[in-house]
Parts: sequence; C-alpha cells; structure tokens
Amino acid sequence: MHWSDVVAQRLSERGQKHIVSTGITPSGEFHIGHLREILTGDMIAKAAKKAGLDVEFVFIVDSADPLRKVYSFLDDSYSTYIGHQLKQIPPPNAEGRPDMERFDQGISYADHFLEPFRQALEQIDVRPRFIDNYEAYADGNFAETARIACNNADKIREIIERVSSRELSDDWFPWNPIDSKGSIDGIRVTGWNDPIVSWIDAEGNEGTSDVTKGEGKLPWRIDWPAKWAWIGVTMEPFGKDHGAAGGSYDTGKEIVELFGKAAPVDLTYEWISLRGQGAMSSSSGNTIGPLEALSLVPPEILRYLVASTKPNKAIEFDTGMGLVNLADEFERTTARDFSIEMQKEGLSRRQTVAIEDAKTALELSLISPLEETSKVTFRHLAMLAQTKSNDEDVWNSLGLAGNVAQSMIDRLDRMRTWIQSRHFPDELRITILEEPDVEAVGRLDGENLAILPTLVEALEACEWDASSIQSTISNAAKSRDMSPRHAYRALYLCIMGAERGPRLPTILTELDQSTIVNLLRACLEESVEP
RNA sequence: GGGCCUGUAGCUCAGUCAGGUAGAGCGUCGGGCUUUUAACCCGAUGGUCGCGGGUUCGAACCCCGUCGGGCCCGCCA
Repeated sequence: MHWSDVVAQRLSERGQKHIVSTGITPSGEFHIGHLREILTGDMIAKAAKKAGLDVEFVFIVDSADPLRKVYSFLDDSYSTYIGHQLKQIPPPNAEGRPDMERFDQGISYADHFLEPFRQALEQIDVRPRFIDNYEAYADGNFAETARIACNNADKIREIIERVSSRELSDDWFPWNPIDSKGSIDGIRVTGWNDPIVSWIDAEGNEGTSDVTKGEGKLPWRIDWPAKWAWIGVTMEPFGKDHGAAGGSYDTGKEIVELFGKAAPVDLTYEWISLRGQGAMSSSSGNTIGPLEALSLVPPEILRYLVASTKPNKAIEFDTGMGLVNLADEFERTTARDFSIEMQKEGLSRRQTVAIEDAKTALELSLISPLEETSKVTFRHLAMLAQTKSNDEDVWNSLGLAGNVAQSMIDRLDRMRTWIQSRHFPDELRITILEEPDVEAVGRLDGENLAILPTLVEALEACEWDASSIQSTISNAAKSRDMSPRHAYRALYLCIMGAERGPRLPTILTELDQSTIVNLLRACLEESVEP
C-alpha cells in the first residue's frame, strides 16, 4: 500500500470528516524542502478523498511569528524589527533593506516571501485553503484557547517541563504580549486577569494585552495545539524537528486535551537536502527555490519525487544526472500498463505491492491527463534541444509537427533553461573536439581505420545537410561491405572523443563542414603515426 | 545525556510494519535495429543484504549487541 493510503486508512479508522493541515513560517526564501511539507499534506488529502472521506486541506502561514534575527540576506537595519511579527514589518528590497514603499501598499515581510511560493503551489497543482495566522489572532480565532492556556498556565508549564524535560523560567507565561514598540521579545508578564495580561517591557514600559484580540501570540508549543483546536485539524505532517521525543508534537498532544480536542494523526517526514551540499539553508544561500526547480523540470516530476519516496526517507535533490534519471523513471512509469502487470500470474506479495505503489505514485504526480504527455525521455530531449536551435526542428524530429501540446512546449522551454544553467550535467553536454584526442584516436579499431579515409573524402564532397550527411555515411560503409556502425564509431571517436553519441547528422549540419573535415584529416594522420 | 532515521548490485533505491528461493532502474558487457547510433528491442553481468550473536524448520525482515553515516532535542519553527 502506498504511504498516502496507509495514512488515509488510519484516518478512516478515526472518523469520516478530516482536516489535513500544513504550515510554514515565511521568515525567508522558501525552498524545495518546504515543498515536501505541503506536497505530503496534499497527497494525504487526495488519498483520504479517494478513500471516501470528507477532507479539507489547509495551509497555515505563520505570519504571527516574530523575526528571529537579522538573516544574512537582510540589511543590518532589520535589527530594529527583531521580535516583531512578520506580518507587521516591511518586506526587504533587492538590497535587503526595508522597502517602505511596498510596505505602504500593504505588502508585508510575510507576504513578500509567501507570494513566490503561492505561484509555485499553483504550478504544482496544490490548492489548499490558506490561513493567515496573524489574521486568525486578530479575528479572535485564538480567543478561547488563549484564555484556557492562561487560566491553566501551571498545567501547561508542568506538561512542557515534564515531557520535554526542559526547565522554564519563573516568569514564564503562556502568552507573548506585544510591547510598546511592537516586539514580543524581552517582555515580562506581570499579571493575568482574564482576558487581560499585564506586562512590563525591556525599557520598563508597562501595558496590557487582551488575549482574545490578538494583542500578542501564544508561544509556539501552545500556538500549535491551539491551531489544531480552533481549525479542527485531524492530520498533520511535520518535519523531523518537531517529531523528536519531547518535541513540540509530544507536548502539543497533551496540551490540546486542555482545549478539549484530540491530537491529530501525525506523520514525520525527513528533510530534502541538496546532493553534495548538505542540508538546505536559507542563510547560506544553499537552496533551490520552488520556482527555480520548476524552471528546470515539469511540476509532475517534483510531485513524483515526493510521491515515490516514503516520507521517512531523506531525499537528496540532485539537479544534475539525478534529475535526468528521475525524469526518465517518471516517463517510463507513465508508459506502464498496471492492469496488465497485475494480471500476471505468480506475483509475490512484494511484487504486487511494488506495482500498486508505482501506480499510486504516478496518480498522485499527474496534473494533466496522461494523453497529453509525451513519451520522449529527458535524455532524448536534452540532445534535441542542444542540436536544434529551432523549436520547429525539434517537433519535426519527434513527429509532432503541427500538433504540439502546451505541455511539450513547456518542457522544451525548461530544457533550454536547464541546459544554460549551472545545473546541467557535463555527461549530457555535447562537446565537439577542436583537435584530435590522441587517446580516443588510439581506440580506433581495424575497421574504423579502414573506413576513415573513405569517410573523409565522402564528407568533403557531400552536400552539408542532414539527410545527405546521413546517406553519405551509410553509403561509405556499404561501399566497403560493413555495417554503418563502424563508420559511426570512427566519427564519434574523432569528433567527440567517445565511442557513442547522439545522432550525428543533425549535429554536423550545425557545424562548419571544412572544420569537421580538417579534424578528421588530423585524426587520420595521428592514427598512422604510431 | 535522550531520541529518530539510515547501511541491500559499480550508482540510486525497493523489499523490513503480515519471516518463505535476494529485486528494479541506471551503469557495464554482448547482440539486434543493414540511414532516427546518448533512441529503441533482446540477452548477459553483477550482492558474505554493515558486523556478531539469538529466536525459528526457515531471517535482509523479529530480538539483543556492535560498528559506520545523517539528523533532531536552545520560546526554534
């Protein structure tokens, strides 16, 4: 059974109506690691729907969280905003400075980072109900839970200290009020008179905060279960940081009972890291953003990456050959006929499960109907995109002329972007030698050497277009009673230094005829001199 | 100190939750495709399942131990 179906089954054991929730703090650039959180939730919601459950998928934007520190991409002037809620501070401009102009237009720091992520979500066909946490506080959605928390401060303190074996300071209180300057840092609660918290801030100013009106926020370990309670969350996937023993899920599932609710079904997922570069980190700039990833690969591939990997498995995102292999695996999967595979006799349980999982992973990945996708592999398209500068030539080669689906046009655009990017693997890059590669020439065998002089002469004389070059090569081989592949091997070794390569004639037409002939001549000379 | 994940073919991994003759893709090698030669088709190659014990008729799988890799436990989501 696919992992999403396993979760759906757990949900159906609990009841008919469900809310699957995900959430992210917009404190900086979103990256593909965040995509795992929301795709995991999306896929569980889809599986629950398939199982006949009444399910809603929500995405909470934690815009009530404070700015923790001046991140590396921010200007030092942001230090005045530390402790201020992300919805209440200006977005950074290109230099990382506060952009007051946009802030005046109503765009906050949180909005600034959320917007590109929203666009990416649309592209990958994830359409949750968005909940802005800051607004939820302002609208009074946390009123009840906040009052319960404050009235049960001792119980909550006991839970957190026991479960997380952490000691809370004497003046700890389950509410972070906002001080006279808009910060929730360095402020101390001095009294509680339901529903009013009194406080004194770092500069000695005193004031009060109404917990039912969002004049502050609940600390994270209470904020989370409070969200479960007011939204009615019954399932939530979360990163392994929350899942550790004594972590916020462990304390949350006890705290939520004070609110009269049960903890949601949990699922801990592993991180996505970048191959060879370790964990993704916004501060070090070591990230791939969702939009950047989507500029390289179709959304289906990103969905497939998450769908085909069990959540507890760490993913190493590889923008080079790994991406090619992933994409080609996806293409092969789309071509499979699962119903025929399942009818095969003598399947072990293991094989049956593998087929079912592949089928489900594919279903969860597809955005448009299968008919619209093409069978062309990434490798093949990479070759075509490099050898044909004109899109029409690519469609002709694929036999799609005059009837090109939008998804194919997108794929070619992405491929061209990828080829020009730093991510494109050398292994797929087509290189033409400028002078003979001595080592490669040394690998020419007797038949290669025999055909080479004939080839050089024929190519020098032939018309320089794809079909002429092709027949010239074939005829040269036939004239000496040998298979064309000997001729091709000779050419690949001389022109590219490899025994095989992409289809030659089309590449040669993009190159200068005399340059190629001269290169071949030079190889010929190299080969006769021992 | 507490906890989680992980170790299976050259590479990426599935298989571990319900023990039953070790799997897939890629790679490599060979053949075919006698003009789509990084495509496609066929075949082959390839693993003491990290290590040591235990349970069992039978263990990659369950139990104990051990070694290696990654990670989480600061009001930080």
